[in-house]
Amino acid sequence: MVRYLVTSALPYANGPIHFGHVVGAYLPADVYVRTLRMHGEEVLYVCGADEHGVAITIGAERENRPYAEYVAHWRGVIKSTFDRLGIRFDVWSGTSISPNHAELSQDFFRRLDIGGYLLQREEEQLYCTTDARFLADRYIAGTCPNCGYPEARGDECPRCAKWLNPLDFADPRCKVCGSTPEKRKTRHWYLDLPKLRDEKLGEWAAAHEWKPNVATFVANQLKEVEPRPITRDMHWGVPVPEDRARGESGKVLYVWFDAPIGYVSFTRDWAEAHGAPDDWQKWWRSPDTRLVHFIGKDNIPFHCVVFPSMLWGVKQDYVLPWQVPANEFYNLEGRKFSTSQGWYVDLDEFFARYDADTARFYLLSSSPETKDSDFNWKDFQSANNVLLADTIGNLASRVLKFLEKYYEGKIPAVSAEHAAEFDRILLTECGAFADPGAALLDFRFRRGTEDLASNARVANVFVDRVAPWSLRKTDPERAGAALATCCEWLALLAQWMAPILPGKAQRLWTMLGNLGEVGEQRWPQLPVAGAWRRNLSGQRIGQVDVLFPKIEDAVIAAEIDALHKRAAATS
RNA sequence: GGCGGUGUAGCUCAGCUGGUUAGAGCGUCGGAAUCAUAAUCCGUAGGUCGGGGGUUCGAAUCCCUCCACCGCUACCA
Repeated sequence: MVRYLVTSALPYANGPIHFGHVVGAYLPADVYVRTLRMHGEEVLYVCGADEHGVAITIGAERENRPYAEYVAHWRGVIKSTFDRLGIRFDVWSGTSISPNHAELSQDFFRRLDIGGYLLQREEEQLYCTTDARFLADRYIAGTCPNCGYPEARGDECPRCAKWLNPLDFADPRCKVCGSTPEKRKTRHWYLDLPKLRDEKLGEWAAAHEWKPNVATFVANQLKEVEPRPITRDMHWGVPVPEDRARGESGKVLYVWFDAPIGYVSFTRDWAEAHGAPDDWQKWWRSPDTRLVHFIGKDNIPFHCVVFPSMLWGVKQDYVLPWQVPANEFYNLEGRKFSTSQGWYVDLDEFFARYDADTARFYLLSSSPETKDSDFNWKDFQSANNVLLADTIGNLASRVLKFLEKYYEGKIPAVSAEHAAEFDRILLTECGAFADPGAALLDFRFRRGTEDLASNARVANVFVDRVAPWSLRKTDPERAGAALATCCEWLALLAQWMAPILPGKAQRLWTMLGNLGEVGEQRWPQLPVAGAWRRNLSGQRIGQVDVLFPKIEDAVIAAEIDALHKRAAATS
């Protein structure tokens, strides 16, 4: 039987995450996982922080904190954002704390080496004697040999956009301490991607059915792959295994190499925590597993080429990715999110004022599935007020308040005759409805949010058409049956809402007088006349309250104003 | 430079392998209704589907080219 192993890109423990990260790799994954579970599928959702790499050591040193403490801090901050958004992983760990991670990463290295997929090369790099470390390209400044710009970065000149080699700088400078680095020779291991491609990956990737935006990209990547360095001279990270070090010391695995292995090591952590240490194998080494990586587009090469190469190259029967839903980028009001430039949404303030479910809904409804898109405050307000409050929330209010007022808060009976009549009207004469789950399982999250609104609209049309407020005076039984039909529909709506709006779905569920968790319901089939009602008649409804409060214009205006003021203040 | 993406009604976007009068939501305007969070429902608005060329009986949908915007180019989605 098929099972789904879902991962979200490991967030780098070097700062807070913003809505761009959330909408790119985490929220859609969470919604996907919830949807799968309601469909009765077996799912494991894995994530954790990526905690190695130079950027982290520099960040920590700037703050004068031990590396471990520094990454623990950001690991916690990031996790709390996920918690507030209702993004629930089955495992959340970190590459520096996972008890399995170092050993497993070394195991990958060892097996790749033994298999002949690693190369060793000697090269010159710039070494900062003050900081006692080799410098990554981006931490070197100098005068651009191409255009003479004095503040060029080691990887690229910001003025002439020329791709640079920092060894070509006449006046290299360490961007961290300002001193002049010296050239030193060092030996490093490289992953032989061309060989891996020729033996397996090329064929696999060509045969694989990628999403359209990923397919061409992968094909091009494979054409041009080159061996890629997988070690670095530093002390923060997973050490190169001694038995393969060949006399080299002071080297760790490059962060990109160990990071994706985190998916596997965290799964092992999870298995051990559940008292079944071998369980991870079922997820990673069974052909029945569908491995789904949620990532942003910048991660496509890793997840479609590099990591699969590693997984295959160790010859341990690891599964290769089944789908890699990659999103484009998400901006804020037309500009890139940038903490340093004050162009961001403070998530603590955000969640103090707004509902997490509303955020989930809006983020998905505006998510960058086919092209870059924006978080836009006015659109956020509109999504809440128009789609959630007016269309969905008000539907619940108008129906349930009516029942409270005239039917003693009980869902009325429906005769077979009335059921047939109202099924016909609701299902064939009130507009189109769709199964949002189908869209969600197809990674079309935007579409899923649209379906939700459309489905609520169908019931609004139904209410208007049947007009129970006047019918009640002439035929209260029929009016009651119409309202009961609406309750049945609301119960469906609550289930449809559950993956995207888990909290609100649950409230609607209990408002209808249902017990238990809506998220634990079996995903409903698309309603068919005569076979879709749960038969809620006689059930006492719960307390009816406003499902989605509106957001006032002034509140949004203040947000936009604050954003611009903050940006102006930092520039 | 290389590679990729996008350009459809005021706004945000759907339109798979080409086929009757190009669609939805929001907004606008008019009307109906009054159960409801002044919510809902109905109708309306006429966009040369970025420009040009080509293939075809027929293209928003395929090909070429040009323009514009965006991204990636491999350690922060």
